[in-house]
Amino acid sequence: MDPIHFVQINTGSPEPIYRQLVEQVKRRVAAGQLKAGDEIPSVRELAQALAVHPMTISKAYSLLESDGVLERRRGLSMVVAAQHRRAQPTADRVELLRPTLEKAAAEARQLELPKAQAVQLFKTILDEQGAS
Amino acid sequence: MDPIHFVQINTGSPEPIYRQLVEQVKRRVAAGQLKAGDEIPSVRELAQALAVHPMTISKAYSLLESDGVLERRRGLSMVVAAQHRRAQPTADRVELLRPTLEKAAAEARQLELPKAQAVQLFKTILDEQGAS
Amino acid sequence: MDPIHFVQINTGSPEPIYRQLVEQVKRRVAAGQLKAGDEIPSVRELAQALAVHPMTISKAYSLLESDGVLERRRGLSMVVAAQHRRAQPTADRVELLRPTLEKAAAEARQLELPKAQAVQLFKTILDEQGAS
Amino acid sequence: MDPIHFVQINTGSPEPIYRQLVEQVKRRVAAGQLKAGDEIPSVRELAQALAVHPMTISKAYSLLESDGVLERRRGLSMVVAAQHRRAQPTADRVELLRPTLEKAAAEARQLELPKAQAVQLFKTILDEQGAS
DNA sequence: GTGGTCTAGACCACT
DNA sequence: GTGGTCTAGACCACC
Repeated sequence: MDPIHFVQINTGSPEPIYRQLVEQVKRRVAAGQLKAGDEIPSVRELAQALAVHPMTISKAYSLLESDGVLERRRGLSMVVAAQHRRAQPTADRVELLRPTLEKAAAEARQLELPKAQAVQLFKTILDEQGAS
Repeated sequence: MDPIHFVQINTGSPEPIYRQLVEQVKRRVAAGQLKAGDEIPSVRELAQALAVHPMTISKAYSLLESDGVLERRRGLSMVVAAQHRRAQPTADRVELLRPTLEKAAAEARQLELPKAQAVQLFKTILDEQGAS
Repeated sequence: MDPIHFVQINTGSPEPIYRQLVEQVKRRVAAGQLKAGDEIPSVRELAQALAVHPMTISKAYSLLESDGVLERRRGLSMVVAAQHRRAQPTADRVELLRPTLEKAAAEARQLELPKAQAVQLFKTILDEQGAS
Repeated sequence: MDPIHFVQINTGSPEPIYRQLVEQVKRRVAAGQLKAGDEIPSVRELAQALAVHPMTISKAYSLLESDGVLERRRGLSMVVAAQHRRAQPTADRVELLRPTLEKAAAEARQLELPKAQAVQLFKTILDEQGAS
C-alpha cells in the first residue's frame, strides 16, 4: 500500500495524530478498502511520508493491534487482521457514525432547532462534500 | 438560575469540562433560554453543584466573558451580556451545528456510506432524543 | 501510597519494565491490596522513585486504564477503578496463575517428568519463597 | 526424523520462535527422546514444514550447536551431539523446570494465594495435559 | 528489513 | 500539581 494514500493527517487539529490514524484505519477497514491480510506501510515508511516521529505511528499501530484490527508478524510488516466481523455490511457500518451524530443531535436539541432544519443542514454538507 | 439545571457535564467525555460549559452556555444563549441580564450561578455554587474544581468553572466563565457572552458586575454575580444580536433567528442558529455535522459528513465519506443512510441515521437519533 | 512500596521492578529482566508494572498492579488489585478508589503514585513520582523515564510509567498506566484497572481523573492523579469484578475471591484469583503453570506443565510433559516430581519441585520452591 | 513431529511452534506466543525451537530440542534431548547421533531435519526442510523463515531455524540450530547439543557434519545434516551426559536422570531433569516454576511461585506470592491452592491448580493442569 | 523499548526533554491541556 | 503528546535518537530482538 502506497504510504501517501494510506492515511492523511491534519497536524493542526486538536485531535492527536495517533488517534487520527487509528480512526481512519478503522473506517477504511470497515469500508472494505483494507482487507484481511493486506500489508500496511511500515512504521518508518509512514513516519517519513507523513513527516512525523516513528513512535507516533508505532503508538497508533499498537492500539490498532490491541483492538484486533491489525496483526503483528514478528520481523515483518503488520497486516490487517483476519477479521472477526469486519468489512461490515452497510447496515452495521453506519453505526460507526453514531457517536458523532449523537453529539450533533444533542447540540441541536440545546439549540432548540427543529428536526427538519438540522437534517437539512446535514444534507447540504453531505452534498458539499460530494456524497452519493 | 438553579445551578442544577444551568448546565450538565459529562466527566467521562474526552471533551474538557470547561469547554462543555462554554459551549452549552453559548447554545442556551443562542436559543434564547438565557436572556440578556439573566443572572448565572456563582463560581462556588456551580462548582459545588457539579462537583468540579472552582477554577474549572472560573476558566469557563472567563472565556465566556472574553467572548462577550457574559458580563462581570463587580461584587455581584455575572450576568448574560446585552450586546450583540443574541437569541438568534433559527437560520443563524443552525450554523452553530455545522462543525459537528461536517465531522460526521467526513466520517460518512470515509466509510463510503450512501448519503441516504447517513441522513436516515441522523433522523433516527433525533427522534430518539425527542427532537421536534 | 508510598511509591517505594507500590511496585518493584527488575531492570535486568527481559520482561519490559512497563509490563512488569502492569502485571504487578493487576495482581495487587486482584489480591485486594489495592482497592477501588485508591490513589496511585503520580507518573513523575513513581518515575523518580524507580529511576525510569516518566513515559515508561505513563505507558503502563495507560495500558492499565484501557484494561479497566485504573481510572483517569483529569488534572488529578489516577485511582484504582471502581471494580467490575475485582478483589476477587481466592477461587477466581488462582486462575491468574494458570498461564504460567500451563507453561510449566507443557515443559514437564516434554521432559517426560512424572507428575509427582513436578509437583514436588513446585512445593519446594513455594517453601523457599515462604508461601503459606 | 519427520520434521512435522520434530518440534511444534506457536507463532502467537510472545516467546521468539528460535527460542521455542532451542528449548524444545534441549528438553527432548534431556528426556532421551533424541539420542546422540540422531539426525535432525535440515534447515530447509524444517523451515518449510513450520512455515518459518530458514534463517530462524538456522539461528536456533547455531545456538544449539554452540551449547553443545547439536553437531555439524560438513555436507551432511546435523546430528545430536554425543558429548556430555545427556538423557539425564529424572532428578537432574526436573531442575530444568525450575525457572518457570519459580516465576509461578513469585506470582502466587503476589496474589497472596495459599500454597495449597497453587499446588492444586498445578495438579489440575498436569492432569488436563495427561501427565503421568 | 521489521517493530519494541527506553531515555531525554519540550510543550500542552486540564484541574 | 496532574497526565498526554510529540520529537530526537539510541539500542535491541526478531525474521
